[in-house]
Amino acid sequence: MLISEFAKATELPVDTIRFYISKGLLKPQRSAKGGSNPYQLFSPEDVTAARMIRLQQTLGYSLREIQALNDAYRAGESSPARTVEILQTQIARLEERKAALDAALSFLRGKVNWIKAGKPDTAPRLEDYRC
Amino acid sequence: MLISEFAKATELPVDTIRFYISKGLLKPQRSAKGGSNPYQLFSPEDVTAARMIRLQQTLGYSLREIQALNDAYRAGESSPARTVEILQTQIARLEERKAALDAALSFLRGKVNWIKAGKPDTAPRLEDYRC
DNA sequence: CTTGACCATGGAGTATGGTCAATACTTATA
DNA sequence: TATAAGTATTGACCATACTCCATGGTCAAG
Repeated sequence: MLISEFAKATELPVDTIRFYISKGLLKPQRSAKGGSNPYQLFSPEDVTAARMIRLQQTLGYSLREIQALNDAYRAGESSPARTVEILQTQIARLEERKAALDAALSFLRGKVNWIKAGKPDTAPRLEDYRC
Repeated sequence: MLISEFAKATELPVDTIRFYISKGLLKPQRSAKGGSNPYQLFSPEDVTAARMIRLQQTLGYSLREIQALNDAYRAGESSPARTVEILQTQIARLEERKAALDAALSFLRGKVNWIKAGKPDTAPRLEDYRC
């Protein structure tokens, strides 16, 4: 399929697809057509690859990491043990972020309670926010 | 104090301080000294303001939001009820992020279990990662 | 009064993940 | 065959949060 059809299949903007190609995340074939600048031909596997990229993004990987991960995978540098290792590294990263988020949340909740209970008719001052 | 002392007091790089000033997040006074380009003079309140900014960043606010928040605060557009409202909005935002993080984490953990239990001697394929 | 340390400004560069626009070529349709 | 629609490439631009650099002015010590 051509890029516009691929865009519909993946629900990605054409510009984003071209951006991914420029970054080496997608590597469609080139058709014989198109003279100079031959057209890019996308396969169903490319659709799968694009969905994989979006999934990996939701899993917290950067495009750079996704490229490295998928290139290594395509090169056959992959095994169940290695995959588990990679996944657990990411689990640890996300848990760190979650802990930071939890700390922020408990701070914010503490402030809400402090304001509600403390001095309800005094505007809180900057100083009240100190850690 | 001058900017280098302020940098030590806040543990912020001088460049970052200048960046914050350029964005209107810090508004130090100008000394009479310095001819054209008078020197910037920082007060203890500026140190507090800088710490406040860093705290707000850890609470998930962008610099743009911090500026709006603090400008409104300085303008006296602040009340306990409004502050609670703002804090609760941020709590809701962070909870959304946390939910996304939790979804990613359970996906990753599920994959780890799937690989460990499933077909231990088969390299996982791209297709196995689909949602 | 010179030298070095410190200060200010403006603009460029970095990283991330796109988004848009200009130009030029090709293909399909009428 | 002319015209519209689709395609490729290049490079600019957006937002976020810095970081670095070149230039030039200023201040304090010797």
